Amino acid sequence: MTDAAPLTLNGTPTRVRFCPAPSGWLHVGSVRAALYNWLHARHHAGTFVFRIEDTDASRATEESMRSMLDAMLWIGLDWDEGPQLEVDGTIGARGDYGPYRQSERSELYTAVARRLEAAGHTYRDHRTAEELEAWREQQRAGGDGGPPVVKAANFEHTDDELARFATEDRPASLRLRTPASGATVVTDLVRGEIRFDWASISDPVIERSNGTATYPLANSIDDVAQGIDLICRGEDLLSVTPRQVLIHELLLADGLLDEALAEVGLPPRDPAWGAPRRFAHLPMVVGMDRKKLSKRHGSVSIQEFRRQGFLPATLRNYLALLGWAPNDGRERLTDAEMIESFELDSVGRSAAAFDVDKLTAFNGERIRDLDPDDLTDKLVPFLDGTYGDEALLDDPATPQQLAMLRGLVPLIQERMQRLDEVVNYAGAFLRDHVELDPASVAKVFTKAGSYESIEAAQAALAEAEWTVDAIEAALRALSEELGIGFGKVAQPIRVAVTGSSVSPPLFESIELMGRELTISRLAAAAPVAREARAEAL
RNA sequence: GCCCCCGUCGUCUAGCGGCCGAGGACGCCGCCCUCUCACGGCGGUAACGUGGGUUCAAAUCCCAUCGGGGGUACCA
Repeated sequence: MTDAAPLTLNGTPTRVRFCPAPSGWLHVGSVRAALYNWLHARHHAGTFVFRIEDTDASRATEESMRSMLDAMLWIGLDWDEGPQLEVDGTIGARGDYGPYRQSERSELYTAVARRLEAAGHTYRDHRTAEELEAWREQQRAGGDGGPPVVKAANFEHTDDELARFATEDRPASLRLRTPASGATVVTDLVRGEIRFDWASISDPVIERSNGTATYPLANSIDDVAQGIDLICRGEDLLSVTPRQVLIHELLLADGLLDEALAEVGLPPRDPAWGAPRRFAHLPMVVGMDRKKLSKRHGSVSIQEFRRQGFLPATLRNYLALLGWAPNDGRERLTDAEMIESFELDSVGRSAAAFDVDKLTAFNGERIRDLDPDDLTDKLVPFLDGTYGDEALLDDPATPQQLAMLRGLVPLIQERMQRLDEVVNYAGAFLRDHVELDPASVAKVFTKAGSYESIEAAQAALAEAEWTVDAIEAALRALSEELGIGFGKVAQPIRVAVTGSSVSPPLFESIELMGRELTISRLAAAAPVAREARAEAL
């Protein structure tokens, strides 16, 4: 820790949270927000809370919950409080201020809503969706030209209307009264002070007509109840901030939230906690076309990147750099280095484009840094059918297969950028037969000396000592013998043996494959080369 | 329409009044290495949106303008 203040102003360690809706997959933009929260918590020795915002219970299946947890575990952002995958496969929780799924806290939201209502901070809105839409249409187009701002002054029903709706048994949502005038200033760590005029902010619905809490209510309640002191989230939530700080204040006034907590039997707040006093709104993550990052741009969920063979450490490093840079300008950072130098107030303000090419380059570097045995282990799921469609390995892999893979890794490690590329190389080593790539055949076998090289190699390798050096010596001798450059003899042999004009280093590949396989492939390719050459003439 | 945010190479960024004839990284282009492809090494390409101020001095401060984005939901 450098100049990090380990404690917040009131003396308690910082508490931050990541609270996605459980759609099933994690968007890279969300992961970056999670990462920044995590880095902040770890840098300041605070607490990182993971909360699931499944207010809309219909979308929150057990399946999607599991997928979220799995993704968070994989990306490596460990949380101190939140849901937890138990050993028996069920979903439990850890932490003293749970539950950490909003679907399990609905009683609290109701208790708070009743208190806000009793205190006169709310009013009922009996309008139907159609009526609301019609009203907005009229406001937008309207002759009076006013913006569609919902305020108690122009929206609260008269007593007569209320009485009539009551007899009609018409459902109603609950709206929060926001100030009619004046302004509120939000202090944002990345943007500085931002001023909002209440006159242009609508009274939000905090409880739907079916009685469930909406995001502004549930999110605000949980942040205060769980002692979140810094709210770090996407810029898309910036405009919602004023009404949330208003709710925070209301919750703390007269112990309103504390009473509600006690009433429904949820854990009490730590008395030292206040309202979230700091905000950090992160710039959007966009595609290279500057539009909001979506499926049109390719992969957007962290799970997809996993299947494509990106390393979690690469994602953490790359995502950290999407909007932030350490003072010394380094880019390849370990977790410890990021935690050491990360500061939210040095996060940039403009939207960042997600550049897969750079991510891929970073990934290649990290793959090269891996211990070969470690890399071997990481490659297995890309070969046994776990991720890809075709399986080159049995599941589980045989010792012979693993030995072959282990031997292959040093040959391919420095030419991979993604783990899934292993399938491009491994086929020639793990399969009995190799398909000769037609393009390679057309390009290489048609050249002078191709079948001569292959046939000569067959003879030479039949007797060569089986070491890389001896194989190299035997093949280089062919070049002299045939009177052509070594490149001209190596390429046909490469195609014959690996099936492609692009492969790992030839001598090492041959050595790894073994004499039997090598000779049989040379034998099989020789007539193909003869034919290709004949046709070319 | 209204509210809010943003604006340095194609992209991520460094820069916080002179050290900037703007630095790094990815990409791209050359060259070297070389049995292919890579790795690696070396070199190059490329940016302060525009217009006004303030100042001896502006990428850095102010204003305007243009451009981009977010919000404007009984979604989160």
